[in-house]
Amino acid sequence: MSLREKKVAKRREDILRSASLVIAKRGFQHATMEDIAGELLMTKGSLYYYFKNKQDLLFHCHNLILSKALQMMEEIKTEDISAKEKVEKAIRGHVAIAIEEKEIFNLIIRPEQIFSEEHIELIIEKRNRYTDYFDQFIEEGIQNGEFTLKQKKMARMMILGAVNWTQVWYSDSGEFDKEELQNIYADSLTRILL
Amino acid sequence: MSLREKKVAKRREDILRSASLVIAKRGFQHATMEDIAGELLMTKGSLYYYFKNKQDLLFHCHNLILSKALQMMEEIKTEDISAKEKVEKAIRGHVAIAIEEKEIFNLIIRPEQIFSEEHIELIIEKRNRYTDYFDQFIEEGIQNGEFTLKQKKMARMMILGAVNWTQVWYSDSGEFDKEELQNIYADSLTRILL
Amino acid sequence: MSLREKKVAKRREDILRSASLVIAKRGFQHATMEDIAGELLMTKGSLYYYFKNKQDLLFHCHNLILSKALQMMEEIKTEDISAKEKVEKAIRGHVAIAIEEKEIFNLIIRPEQIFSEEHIELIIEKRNRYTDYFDQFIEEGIQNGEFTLKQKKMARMMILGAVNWTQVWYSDSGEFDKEELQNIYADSLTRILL
Amino acid sequence: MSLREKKVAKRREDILRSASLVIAKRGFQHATMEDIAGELLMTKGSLYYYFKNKQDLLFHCHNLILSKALQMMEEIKTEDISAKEKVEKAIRGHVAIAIEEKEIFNLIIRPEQIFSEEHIELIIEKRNRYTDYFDQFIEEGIQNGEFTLKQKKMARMMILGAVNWTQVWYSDSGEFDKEELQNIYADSLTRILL
DNA sequence: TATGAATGAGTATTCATTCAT
DNA sequence: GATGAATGAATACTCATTCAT
Repeated sequence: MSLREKKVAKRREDILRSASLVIAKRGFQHATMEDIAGELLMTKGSLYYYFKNKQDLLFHCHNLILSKALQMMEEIKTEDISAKEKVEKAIRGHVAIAIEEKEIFNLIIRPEQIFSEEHIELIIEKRNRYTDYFDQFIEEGIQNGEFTLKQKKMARMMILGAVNWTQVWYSDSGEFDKEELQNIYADSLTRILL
Repeated sequence: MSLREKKVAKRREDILRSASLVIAKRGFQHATMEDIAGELLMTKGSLYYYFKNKQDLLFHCHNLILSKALQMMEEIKTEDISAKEKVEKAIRGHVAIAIEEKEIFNLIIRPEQIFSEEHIELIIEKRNRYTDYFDQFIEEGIQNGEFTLKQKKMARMMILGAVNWTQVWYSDSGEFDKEELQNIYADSLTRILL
Repeated sequence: MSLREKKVAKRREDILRSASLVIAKRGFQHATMEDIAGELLMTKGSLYYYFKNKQDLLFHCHNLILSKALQMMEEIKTEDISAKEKVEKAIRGHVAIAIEEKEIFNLIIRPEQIFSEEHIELIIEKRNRYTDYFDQFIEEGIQNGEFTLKQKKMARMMILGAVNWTQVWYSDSGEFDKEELQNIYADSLTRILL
Repeated sequence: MSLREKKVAKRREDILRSASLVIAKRGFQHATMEDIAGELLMTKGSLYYYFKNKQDLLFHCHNLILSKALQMMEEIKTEDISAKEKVEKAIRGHVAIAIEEKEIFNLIIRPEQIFSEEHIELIIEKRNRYTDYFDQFIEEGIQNGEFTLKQKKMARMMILGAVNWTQVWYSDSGEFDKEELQNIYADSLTRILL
């Protein structure tokens, strides 16, 4: 990557970060390109140098976080720990992302309403890869007798649903901090699997 | 209520039902008043005879379902059954509403981004009353030794989060029907409380 | 006129009075048919039984006052008093109408912006008849040596302009009452003619 | 002011001028943003780049002329001439504005029906400053014996009313030109003060 | 006569997007 | 690379008017 390309890549990331912030505050539909540009002391027009359009901008916000989440799962997978520990780690990681990237995370809920087909496919594909990891960990636990549940897919959905919900109500200033949350969730939700 | 008033009330409900459908498909911001009217073979203008504006229309969609949910909880509360059974019943009821009223239910997630202050207060109040019932059932179970968990509030949030998530992925044509879902959820999620 | 016709005529007058009030408060464009009906505890639709449309309603408000004004001038004309006294009487009368019928009077200022051609002709014609009386009184005064001014038409315009302006600022609760105003105007404005 | 700022200021003035024309022809309520833009071969949307909304646009039309009028009065005040001459000059100036800026002037009549509170205050304040100058000139004439009238405030109102009325009937093609009007008004209306 | 309900034409406003400079 | 300016499609909302009952 040339120096120029690096600079552009850096600028794109700045924009994504700014966009995430604004979108989080106002919601995707309400966040105007002007708002997003304003946060960075840029002007509307300039955004179009870095991103094709608003949807494209959003897609890259989205993609950023999905990649991060996937990477986490890949790492967990290779670790030499029990299935239960893997699930717990995955839950902890998911909680962390849900809280730390609250803004963008929230977009992931209903991508269908926002993205065009060309984008949606890629998102769905990555999303599926992500949940597949979860399913693998659970399957592994069932195989070696750690877990006894019947409804694997449902269990995974309950677990992810419970965690996803966090970003609806979580606030930094609230009564729980991230670590507490991670502990409680990891502990409570794995019970569903036993 | 006079005959006329009944007729109006009926018409308003029809509109709410139609609006729910369209909003569910397109999302609140994308659903135009014309779309909603079109579904009922009405014209835009007529909607304004029944509702002050788009937000007011949405608010009443919202309110309809909240009232229904609250009523359910009130009934459960008075029944002479164990705390665990109450929680299970509440979960089943919540699942039913999440599925049957999928469209509107989904709006409840982030009312703050949509409603004006005058509306938001009422919604929050009702919402709190609803979750309070849940907390009461859990508390009851702790008092009489049925449950042993420490984090009451968190547990309730995990349970509701898991169920709320259903409407994100559930479809009538999918592999699970409502009864199965209710059974699995009631069974799995109460484990968190034990 | 049959009893029925009398009743209708009465109702029409009621409506005109109510309309005047509302129009005065909100301005013609802002006053809705609903506002006007509301003032009379009627409904929108009923107004259309008495008047063809909003403009027609306005036209009759307008006409009412013009007729009243014309009648006044006709009476003054036949009186056996000096030209100066006639002008003074006309000014007093004009002041009275401007104040008492403040609401509708104000519409007379720019009828062209509001009325359709069929109405405008009749209004202009009546209006001209009204100002002609004024001109006649002034002419009479010039003929018999009471007045000495050159610009007859301009003088009349200044006088009427000054009086017409009253309704822009006059309020019942203000520092002047009607009689004072009539005295001051009659006294001051005739000086223009001497 | 930078070149860019000058350009913008110029464009804003162009728009105000165009808006005045259209508003004069159609009246404020009937003049659509599209009409106004059309006159300048712009599109609706572009107007919003320069002015916040329709009312804001109107306010600036209004303000432009008020500032002009005030400036005139300030200059007259400092001149070393008799009070009568000052009043005459003020009348001539007011006539000139009423005729030359006929379109906008006409809006000043009833600002209350059009402007929001934030704007109305500023307008009323400027308007009062304007009439205060008039009152000062009259007071000055009374102090030094040039004038003998009792009702100062009323006199000022009659004078301004008479002149304001001009724009209701005046047209460039009519029988009087501006100079004649100024002469006749200045001459006739000061008689009220003597 | 009166009215409840429906209609639809009209309008201000927003905002993503474009493009010349 | 950046931006100021312009655009136009989209959309919520208003209100005079109609008409069946």
